[in-house]
Amino acid sequence: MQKRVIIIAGATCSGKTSVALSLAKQLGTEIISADSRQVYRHLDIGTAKPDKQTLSEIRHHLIDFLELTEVYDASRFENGALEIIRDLHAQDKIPVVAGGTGLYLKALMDGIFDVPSDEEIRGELFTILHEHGKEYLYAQLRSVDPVSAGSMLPQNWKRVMRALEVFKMTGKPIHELQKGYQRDIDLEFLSFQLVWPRDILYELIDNRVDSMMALGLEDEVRTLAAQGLTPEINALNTVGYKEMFEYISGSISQEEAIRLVKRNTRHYAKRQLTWFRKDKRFEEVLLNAAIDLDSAAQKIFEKVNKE
RNA sequence: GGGCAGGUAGCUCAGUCGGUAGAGCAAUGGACUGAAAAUCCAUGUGUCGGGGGUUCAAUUCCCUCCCUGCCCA
Repeated sequence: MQKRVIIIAGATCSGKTSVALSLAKQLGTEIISADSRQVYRHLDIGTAKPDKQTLSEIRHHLIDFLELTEVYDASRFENGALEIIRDLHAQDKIPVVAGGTGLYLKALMDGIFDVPSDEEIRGELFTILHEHGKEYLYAQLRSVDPVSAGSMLPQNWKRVMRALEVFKMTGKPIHELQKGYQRDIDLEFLSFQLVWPRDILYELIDNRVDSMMALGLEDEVRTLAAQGLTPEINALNTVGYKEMFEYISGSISQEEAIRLVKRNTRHYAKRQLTWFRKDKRFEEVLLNAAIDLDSAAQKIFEKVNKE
């Protein structure tokens, strides 16, 4: 029999943390976070990491365990999560995965072909990008892997770069590896996404940004800046941080920074919605002002029990 | 009360020497298998403040009214 894993997805601010918490309490289990930024230590307020109280009530995994300079990716997430899932299943617990990083959840559900990124090759590609530009990089990909190149645009240099990297390492086009990859796994995923009316979600976002400021986001970022860290490192190329860095360096006002954090968070939420909407495996749990998160959690609990 | 400057997309504004209009931002839709809170793509019909006049034709010119801002009383 397949072992079950519950996934709670949704846009930022949709209440995943709280739903996952009450679900985990009812099920007597633990939570695995699927969030590419909450993995880092020192990013607390700006990533809306669950507070100490919450973390002490229910054990959370894959959260708050990396230094900012460490590199993390979808594959590491997949392997880390699978390990914890095995562990929890061994204790007869149904793992609850909660998070908004679509790619990580996809890696967990479908697996991801095993071609790690290579620092040296990536460095070379960066040099090409800086010296010759995106078009040149794209032309290189087109000459070795026209099919993959056809599915991307020169402007999207990150995707072009990865496709080239994969080709250089394996001699195979990335689209073939994708198509050919299949992972045998004995898990059944029960996936849900929390969906709010758009205007309410945006209000929740505005309110959360205001409360982040009240909680001391500025100090959190100042502490990082004082250590010489900048949004150059990926962990800090993050909504809520990059804008505050600009404010701290004096290039924009605090008011403007707050405005931009709110706007960029909305943009981010929108991208998440696009991602999860497309993946029909995520059952929609509709929310509105009249439905509290506990009853949403209850609904999910009942569905899980029925199956 | 008088003078001046304005009233054009959700916002800030441009423009039409008369042929029903376009930028930025916002917003919306989308792509995305090892950086993904990243990276990238697409989408602009709106009584051109109301009414009247001139004209084949008015958002554009004229009159009038309303509204906003500034200045003078």
